[in-house]
Amino acid sequence: MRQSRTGAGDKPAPDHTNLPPHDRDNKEIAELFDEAADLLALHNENPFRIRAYRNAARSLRDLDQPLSSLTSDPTYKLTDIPGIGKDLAGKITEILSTGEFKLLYKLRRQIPTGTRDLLLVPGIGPKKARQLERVLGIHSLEGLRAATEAHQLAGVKGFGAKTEANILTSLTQAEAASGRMLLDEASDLANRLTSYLAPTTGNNKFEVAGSYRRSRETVGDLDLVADCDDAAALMDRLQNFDTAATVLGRGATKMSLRLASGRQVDLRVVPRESFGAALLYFTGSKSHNIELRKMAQNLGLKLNEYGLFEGDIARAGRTEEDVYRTLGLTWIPPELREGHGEIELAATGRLPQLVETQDIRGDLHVHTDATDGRHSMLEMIEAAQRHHYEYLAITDHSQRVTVAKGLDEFQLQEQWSNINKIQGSFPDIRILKGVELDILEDGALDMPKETLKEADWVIAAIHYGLKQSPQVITKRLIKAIQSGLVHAIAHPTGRLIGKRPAYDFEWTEVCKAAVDYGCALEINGQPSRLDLNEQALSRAMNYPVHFVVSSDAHSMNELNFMKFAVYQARRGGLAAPNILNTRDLRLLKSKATTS
DNA sequence: GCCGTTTTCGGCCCGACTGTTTTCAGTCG
Repeated sequence: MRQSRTGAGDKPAPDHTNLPPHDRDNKEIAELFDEAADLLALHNENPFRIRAYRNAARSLRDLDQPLSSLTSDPTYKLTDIPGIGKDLAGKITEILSTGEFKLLYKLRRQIPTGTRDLLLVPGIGPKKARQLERVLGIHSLEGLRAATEAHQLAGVKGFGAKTEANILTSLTQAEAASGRMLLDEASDLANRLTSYLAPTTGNNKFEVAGSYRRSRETVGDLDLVADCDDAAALMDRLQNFDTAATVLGRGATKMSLRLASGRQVDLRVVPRESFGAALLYFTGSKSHNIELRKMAQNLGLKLNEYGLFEGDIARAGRTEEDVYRTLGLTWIPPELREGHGEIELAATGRLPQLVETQDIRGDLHVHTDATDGRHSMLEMIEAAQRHHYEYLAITDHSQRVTVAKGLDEFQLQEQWSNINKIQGSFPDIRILKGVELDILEDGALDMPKETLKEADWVIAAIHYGLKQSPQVITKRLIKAIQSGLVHAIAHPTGRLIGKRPAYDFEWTEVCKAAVDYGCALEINGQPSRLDLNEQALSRAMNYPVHFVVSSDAHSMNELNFMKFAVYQARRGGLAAPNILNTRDLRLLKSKATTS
């Protein structure tokens, strides 16, 4: 279970927080719109009005520029944002200029604080939440648990014994799953499920769809799509994947399972001629699907998970390619299916040729047991060879990062001299003498310049002073870049997904400096980092800046994290030429190619 | 509340499954 939104139990929340004008960022305003949508739903409002607020919230989250900066431009119209009309534009202006949102405050006064939290429980929607609030006075998750355990729910109109039991299960099991999965966990689970089900799926088509297939940064649950002659047999087998799993639902073609870990798995079985349409549908995203369906409508067709239909006649459905082609589109890679303009690009043949994992020729950010890695340099090199890399940069931490046993200049030089000695034993892979160099709080480098000049590859990063102002961080990054000794900036925003927010800086200035000095920006494949994210990539792509994709491996197995960095690059629309380590070693350093 | 080559009204994506009810509303994806 996610944490209660109020975190205050039954205590009434203040009407509003008095933030000064302009202090609300896009995400906060989007959250206010989502809250308004939830409260309107609890009021049983017009569903299309509710949807308008949700669409607007999504649009605002997708914007890559702060609303406050857009509104300061007199030529900019808020109504140019998709899903924002005259009314919602007025509400955004109200929030930005006065810090208030009168409609929302009115709604908050009408519905007890905490009732909205009930919507977090699977199986409880706006109708049931309102019913519980009105009849039993429940307006918090704690209250819901107490009433459920006291069997007060069964008997309320619309609730029975089963619903009550299901709610109790949801409350308990959802608490076990702490939020969404990071990509490595999702990937492991997807692989285990795929091989476990293989004997039953056999030669039939089977795919893990959903946000996992779109390589989102985090995955909520796994959506499986199968074409199978014997759906019941497949469901039986899935049910036995985890003996402690709970079946949340099972019909003729659809089954939902909650594993003991709290993770949910949904299976959908469709006829072979529908597999492509079903895969498309269950891959999403929701907004991508909605756009496709509207497109189908405009062509006098209907798109659902069984196919693309003209009346009762199926025009496509066996493969995704068929469906897209019949709609007049080229096939769109799942990573781009977010409703961010990819359909228009596909319609006009302008989709980027996305980078592939096999384009990557080397890893430029790995650690060894000399600092905080788990395996020796030799083991890491041998593992990199199994990835058929042409080059590998050993980039252990510099001294400032004491928790990771960072190396001083003498230790680093000793490591490099070792590399010189062993290079002869590895004729197929070039070992680059590298370092992950700390950028100190004042922008100075954590290693003498003379030492750095001997390095083949320097990747610099901020590890301390993450809470400095954007202006100070900007200066630090630019100072490091202008040293001319840094080849790339590692995990450029410092975020840890779900744990630590990104620090902000002046993108324009940093990107310009990066271009001028031939310094690349890293896309880090650690599942908790995936830094840069989609918005950051979209910003950086406005400049002819180069990127590197890295695993930041701290063990042999983590070299596999490279694929997550590639997926992230794909989500940002990057092609191989945007990425330095798709190149031959001689062309690696962007300094050499841009100057 | 948004939107428009069907443009200022009348649409708005579509279907499976559950539980409670007695033919379907609510929820979910």
